[in-house]
Amino acid sequence: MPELPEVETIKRGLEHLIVGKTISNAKVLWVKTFSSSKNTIKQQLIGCRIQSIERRAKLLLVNLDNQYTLMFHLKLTGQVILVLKNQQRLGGGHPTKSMAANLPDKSTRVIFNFSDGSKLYFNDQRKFGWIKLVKTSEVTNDPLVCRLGPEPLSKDFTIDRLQAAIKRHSKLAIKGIILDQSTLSGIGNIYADESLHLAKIHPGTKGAAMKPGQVKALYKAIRQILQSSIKHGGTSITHYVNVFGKKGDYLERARVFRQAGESCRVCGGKIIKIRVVGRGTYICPKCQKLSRNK
DNA sequence: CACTTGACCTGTCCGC
DNA sequence: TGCGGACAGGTCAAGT
Repeated sequence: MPELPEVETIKRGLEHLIVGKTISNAKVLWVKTFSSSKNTIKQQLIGCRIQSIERRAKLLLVNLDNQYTLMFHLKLTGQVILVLKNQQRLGGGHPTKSMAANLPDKSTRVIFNFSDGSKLYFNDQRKFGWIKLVKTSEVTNDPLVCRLGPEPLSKDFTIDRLQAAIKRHSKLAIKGIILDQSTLSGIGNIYADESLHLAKIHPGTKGAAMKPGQVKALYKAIRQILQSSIKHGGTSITHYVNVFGKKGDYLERARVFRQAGESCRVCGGKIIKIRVVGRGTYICPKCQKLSRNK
């Protein structure tokens, strides 16, 4: 499930690989994934050059030279994979089977062709992801983008902001607060659990029970975890791959996520899976004790 | 009005 | 082996 670090990794990969390329065709294999009409695609997409790539929260923004932007949301299982013309040798290393050989496959939803013969595949097993073509100037007015809170790694995300959100949602479990994209943008289930473990906070702690020291610890933990994951190229759980189709390796060093039954690296206690705000949640019960009192 | 549930989907895993 | 059901989780819409 791509969250901020995964989308950031994809963005960095695409940036130096497809900027400058010209889109020569786009094939939509599943209409709901990219519902722009054939006419719109023909008029606003084909023949355009890719000018720059950005990321906002979990959104990937591909800016074209005609004042339009392709917005991608990968949701749970979306993948963006580039196959160069001489695909087998891409990256100069060993070909991996996800790299080229079998694309398109049954989860390919959209194919973008470039004039140099390379192709960008949007694969999405569960069809929750989507692509939209919008005017670049309208991106910030997009209903989803409008609601997004600050980027957690930017200066706009401060302890005070986090504290204010916690106060505003005092009855909600802290995990629910940090998953709320209007509080801070880009955190999903994995990094919520990872951050809370690093900060030694039980995910079910109500906002009202959060002590100032915990808020600070959580703030620092979120930033540290995200930075570390970006450094390692994101997490790989079944679906996430970078633009080469290669998996990230963050999960190999996940602290708690999907580690039920394993030992906590901090205290040696046994990691368990629980349910918080309706989501599967991993904690070390010894490190992350639930405090109900203020 | 705050909170919960359902919808969107497909693949995987578990129990019978 | 096969089948039904639960589960996975980002976001929005609908319901309580």
